[in-house]
Amino acid sequence: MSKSDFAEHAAASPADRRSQTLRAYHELRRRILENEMPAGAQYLEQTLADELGMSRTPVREALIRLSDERLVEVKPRHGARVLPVSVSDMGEIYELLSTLEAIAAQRVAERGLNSGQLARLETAVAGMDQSLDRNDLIAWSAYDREFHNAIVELSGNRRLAQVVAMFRDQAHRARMQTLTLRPKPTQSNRDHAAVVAAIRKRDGNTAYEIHRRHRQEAGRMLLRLLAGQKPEGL
Amino acid sequence: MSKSDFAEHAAASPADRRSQTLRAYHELRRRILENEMPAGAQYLEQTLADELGMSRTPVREALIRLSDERLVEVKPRHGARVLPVSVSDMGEIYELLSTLEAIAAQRVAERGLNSGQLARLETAVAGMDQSLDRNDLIAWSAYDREFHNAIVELSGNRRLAQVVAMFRDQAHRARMQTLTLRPKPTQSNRDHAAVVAAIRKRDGNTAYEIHRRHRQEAGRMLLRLLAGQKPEGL
DNA sequence: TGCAGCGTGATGGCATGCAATTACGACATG
DNA sequence: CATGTCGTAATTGCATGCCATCACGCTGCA
Repeated sequence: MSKSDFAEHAAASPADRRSQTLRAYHELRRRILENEMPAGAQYLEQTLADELGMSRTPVREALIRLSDERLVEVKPRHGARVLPVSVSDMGEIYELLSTLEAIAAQRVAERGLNSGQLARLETAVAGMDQSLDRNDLIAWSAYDREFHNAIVELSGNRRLAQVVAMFRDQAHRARMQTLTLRPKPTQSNRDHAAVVAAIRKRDGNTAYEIHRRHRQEAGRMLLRLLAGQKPEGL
Repeated sequence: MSKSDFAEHAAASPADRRSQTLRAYHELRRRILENEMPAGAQYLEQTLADELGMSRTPVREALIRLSDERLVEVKPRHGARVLPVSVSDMGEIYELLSTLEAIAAQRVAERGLNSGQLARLETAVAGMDQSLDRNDLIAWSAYDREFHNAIVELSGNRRLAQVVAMFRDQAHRARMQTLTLRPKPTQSNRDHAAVVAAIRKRDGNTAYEIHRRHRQEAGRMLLRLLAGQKPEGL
């Protein structure tokens, strides 16, 4: 798994078939998540348009979506400002993620998975184990992301997958900042394996409980790290 | 409480100070929720712009937001189509609402409310009781809406309030369609009172459980009614 | 009658134009 | 030096213009 694939199918092939608005949206989102556009920074519409090689119109349309997703804030005469994620923001986000993903895990367990779907989860779990052995936290976090994403996608509730993805994006930058500060996520790996086991056994309640606790723990850890060290991006 | 106040502060005063984009957004949203623009109907950008007395640009910007909220779907050569809400959509939505609102109720109970905040909940509960005595289901549903809205707003988690509001809007039309078909919501009123009582006692778990069951029941009822009678908007 | 190919008009994506608003600095005054 | 006022330039909100694309109907042929 590559370092990050927010580009998704966003790569700008010579003649990109997609609309300019979508290119702007994906590219700006990628830059924000990868911290090429850091929290707090402000950009005028015209500047972004020039950089992306398009006019202001598609940039404006992309910014509307990004601000609905709370990644930027559009201040009329100051340009679009990349929103920082405060400690209290992370509290809100993890409170929601821990419940929403747990529901997803429960549903997945109750519905049952076919072998291909199970394999998807197990590939992610295996990837995390190997990455951890190699001490490659970047790779580990990519697999972690894939695991959590797979759970909500396999839940079959498209709205659930959508809102979880949105909150996960909002939390992404803070997660990356604390990646090297936290202790080795060995407990995480154990949790994931336990969730997969519960899914195999079609034990919805166990899947729910483990996943929920897992996310709550991760959230608490993150809040502690953030509170301890971060100058709280203005 | 008026029949419905999706207009919120949307009323078009002679010289509306807000941007055209916001006016378009609020007005279109209102028309969709109140079924002035029925599910399945399609509208060209230019038509909407003419009707709203503005150019296509702010209409387009409003449509982006409305489509992110799943109220419309923009099909390139066919205009913006008001999305119908299928039975399976309602299943997705209620699965999420029942969890998210229950979490909100739990948090509210755990944090505790001051007297003004409690009064807000009790006003809504009292309004529902009175509306039910008068057999005024429209008023009842407005108070119901206010009660549920108050719970999530008082939870203090702004993201939670935001996504719940979005899903509630998505479900709104189907709810209104079944309003007259369902049995008198006396159990609902009892549930609400019980949630408030749990909040008073700062009993988070009880608030969670009652609210969750309450929403699940409402969802099941709705799905039954919709499955039984609705020609499933195309 | 059914279907395929073609032409035309409608439509939306995007660029550009324009004017109102406002941030900001210069300057004056206490 | 602090504070207030004014003028100007930058920026945005929105309107408009333009062109490629596509839907749809018409015609012709099987």
